[in-house]
Amino acid sequence: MTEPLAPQFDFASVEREIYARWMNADLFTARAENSVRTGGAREPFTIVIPPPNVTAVLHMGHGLNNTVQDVLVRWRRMAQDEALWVPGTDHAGIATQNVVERLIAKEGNSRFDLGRAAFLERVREFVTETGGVILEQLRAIGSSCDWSRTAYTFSPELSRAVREAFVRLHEEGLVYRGHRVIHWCPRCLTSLSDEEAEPRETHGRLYYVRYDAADGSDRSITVATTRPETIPGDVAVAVNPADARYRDLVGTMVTLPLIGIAVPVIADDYVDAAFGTGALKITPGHDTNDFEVGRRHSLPIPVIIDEVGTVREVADAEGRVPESLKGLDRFEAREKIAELLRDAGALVKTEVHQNNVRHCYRCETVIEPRLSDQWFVKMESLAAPALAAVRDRTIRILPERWEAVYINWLEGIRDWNISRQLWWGHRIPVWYCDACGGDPIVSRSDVTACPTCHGAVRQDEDVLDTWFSSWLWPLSTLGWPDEKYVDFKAFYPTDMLVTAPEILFFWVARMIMAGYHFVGRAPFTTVYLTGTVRDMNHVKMSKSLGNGIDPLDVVGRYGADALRYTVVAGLGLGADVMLDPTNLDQSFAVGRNFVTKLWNIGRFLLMNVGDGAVVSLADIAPDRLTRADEWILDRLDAAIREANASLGPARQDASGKWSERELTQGLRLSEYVESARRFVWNELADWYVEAAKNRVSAEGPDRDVARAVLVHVFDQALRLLHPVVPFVTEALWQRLPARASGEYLARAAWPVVGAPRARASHFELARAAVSAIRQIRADYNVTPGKLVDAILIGRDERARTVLGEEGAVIGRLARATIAPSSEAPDGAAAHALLPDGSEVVVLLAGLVDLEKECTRVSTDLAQLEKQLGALEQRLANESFVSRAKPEIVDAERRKLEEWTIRRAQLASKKRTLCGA
RNA sequence: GGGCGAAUAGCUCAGUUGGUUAGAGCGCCUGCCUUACACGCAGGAUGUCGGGGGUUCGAGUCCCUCUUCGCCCACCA
Repeated sequence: MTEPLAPQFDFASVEREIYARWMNADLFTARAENSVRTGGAREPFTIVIPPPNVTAVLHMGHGLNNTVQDVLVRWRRMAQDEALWVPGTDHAGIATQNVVERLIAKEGNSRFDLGRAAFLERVREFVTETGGVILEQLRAIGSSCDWSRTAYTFSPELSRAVREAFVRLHEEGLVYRGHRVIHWCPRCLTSLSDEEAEPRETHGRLYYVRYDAADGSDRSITVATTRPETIPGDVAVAVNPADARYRDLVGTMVTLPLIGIAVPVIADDYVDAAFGTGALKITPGHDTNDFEVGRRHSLPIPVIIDEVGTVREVADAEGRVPESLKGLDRFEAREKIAELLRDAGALVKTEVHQNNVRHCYRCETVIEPRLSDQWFVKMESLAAPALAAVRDRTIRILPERWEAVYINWLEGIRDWNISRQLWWGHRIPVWYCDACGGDPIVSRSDVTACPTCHGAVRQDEDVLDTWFSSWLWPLSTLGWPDEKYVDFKAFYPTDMLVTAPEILFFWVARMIMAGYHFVGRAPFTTVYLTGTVRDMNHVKMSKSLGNGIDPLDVVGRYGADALRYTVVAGLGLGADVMLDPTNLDQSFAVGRNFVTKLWNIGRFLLMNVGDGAVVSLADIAPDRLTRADEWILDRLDAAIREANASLGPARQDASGKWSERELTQGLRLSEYVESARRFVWNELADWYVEAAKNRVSAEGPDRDVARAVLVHVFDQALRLLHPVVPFVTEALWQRLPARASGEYLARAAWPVVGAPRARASHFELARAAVSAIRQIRADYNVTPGKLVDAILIGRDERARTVLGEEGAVIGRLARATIAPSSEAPDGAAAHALLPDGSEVVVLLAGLVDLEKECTRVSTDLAQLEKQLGALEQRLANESFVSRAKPEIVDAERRKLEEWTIRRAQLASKKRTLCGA
């Protein structure tokens, strides 16, 4: 019946087969009707996946992030929650469009060559062909998503949610059209939000340029600028009103060098007198701040750089741009104008300058501030409940330190530019009637004719920021705007959101705002921000840097379980995971070794337990359990407790708030894994299995007890480990005796702590005795396999504990006998004290080095005396005894007693060994 | 410039409200292919807890300060 297992886990074939069996058994589909929120009996536990870009391929960051989510959702599924993990992808407007634009560029075309409709068709084709690969890859790492609920931000259902959100915000006056300077990418040809325009430290030059007075006098003012090419767009020079140097110039006119146009010198608080010369040129068309200054002073807004970054007279700029600059790229123009200024004697000096320049987050092109009409969302009122939710602990952010970052950002929030001049995305649901020129029509459904004049209408050309669909993800994937939809009722709000800190503002904060604004409730109760995967030099892994690791390569070499175990075990809360892309063997040895060890424990167990029926532990009379049995059952309970403490709690109590303590605890996946690892490896395999070997091989009633305990403990251990290593644990669990077909570990119950075991601590003494004998054997280089004679000296009952039922462990090392305390043997032996004060003496005829033993004892005694002295001093201290907690004082007293006895023993032994 | 965080073994990190002789994994050294596992077993070494000062009977833990790193935000052109 039980076929022998291979010495190593054959992950390559087994993982695939097991995933298929899980799918066939439909284990990952959540039932809305089971949720207590819809009258069912189970607590819902929901995670929505951070939707990867539809064209993405799996990288290590995904591997880490999705492993974490899978651990959590498998844990809650086993804990009998109605667990739902919603998978899906993001259409990723700008990213996907860029990819397809690069493709057609190879054919010599731009999107404008194809036209909007054909281009979109092309993108759709591309997405159909290549999209969703990443979801397949997620299965390879074991992700237990509910694939029946796979979502896509650009699907008809989710697009409906997008329109609803836009129209509703517009009705509420929170969406508006703004005419201002925004971040513009001259390569992508679209506006970007503040978050999408990422500051990068840049080395440039600061140009000092002299503007002469317009009245012909010899007065002048020198400005410092990093962008001299925008001088043709200058409309003023601004100084700080408190700046005495320039006070008499304010109100006068100066001439733009090379251009000859006179502009006023104005005073504005915005100017920092300490920077440069304290005089700032004002270019409202090409700088967001200058735009604000210009608005305050009602200045004109000439535009001298076009949408692709070429210098020319675009608007309100007639006669401003010198012929020699026209048609130049903005950076060429910078060089050119510097030359012209130098020739004209207007360039006072230049100096090296380091500053932050914004770049497009998708193509790294330097942002060009651009005056244009865009749609904005007013954020202030949306931010208020999102701030409150974190402050009042309705939502917790782990690790806690990100909470301050979140609050800081929300407090200074600015309006969100949501329109993009792209084609791939949700078209803005606004229509214009050119015939009657009435108000724009904002509509949930497509508009084909003007409601006023019945004339033709045209839809706004722009699409929405891709994050405008992402911020609705927890709502839209569960059926919103249909709040009566059963999934929405059963699973909203969701529970945990697991993502990278980089998108805290892009996505997480906005989802919280959307949740409160549209349905009045938080979208989730925990935000868990994972660390970053880095190489050994702490550099973030990325494909472009070539320091990446392909998770599927790792799966192919060592299996998904090894990958998962490695990243989770190496993951402190929110800490970065360091892996070496040049040495995969070493990087993933942790996981690979553990999986093999677990497999071999199972292999031993199945071989030795055999095919016969195994009695359930519940049917074993308690008095038949040995001390070793009680000990391992006790250790199991400890492991369960530790795992629960590390992972939990899964949700808030009835108050709907996290407690102060819960803000910093829980979700410590590496600690959970370490507890489980220590149990199966250091306790179950290293000690219990060794102690049980003789029992299971000898016939007799005790054999059944040992088998029952072994099977029970291993079953529970597999449950405990299943969330992190689902494949190998399922493979082993399926082979355990008496397993009914159709049962899956993936749905088995999470372990529960049992009753305390009174004699569990007895086995600790046996462990100490064995360790002592091993140490002596190692010290004296006793050949492995050679038995030595040992005497256990101490109170008989304790010594019997050691030698009693658990003697098998010692039996492999020594022939042990018991002697009463009075019968101390002479010095021709190696001694070791046990924690309870009894002693192990190993007789090593002709081997014992008296001098060595004397030194050892002397060192031990000196050490002990030193510590004992400190302890006595502490206990003699009035302040300590009266102020310290009673249990601490008690513990110290007990220790004093123990150590005093041990000192006497050591002293006597020293006399024997060292002579007088 | 504003805000936040970190510094503990060679590396990556635990160390919960101050209280046993500061721990784990990896790495390192020694010996073992002991019939589940050499992807293993047994044994071992390694810390002035970044420097200085303070509070306390007692400080890795609390306070101040210095040094060094890191992160987030920001309109010094």
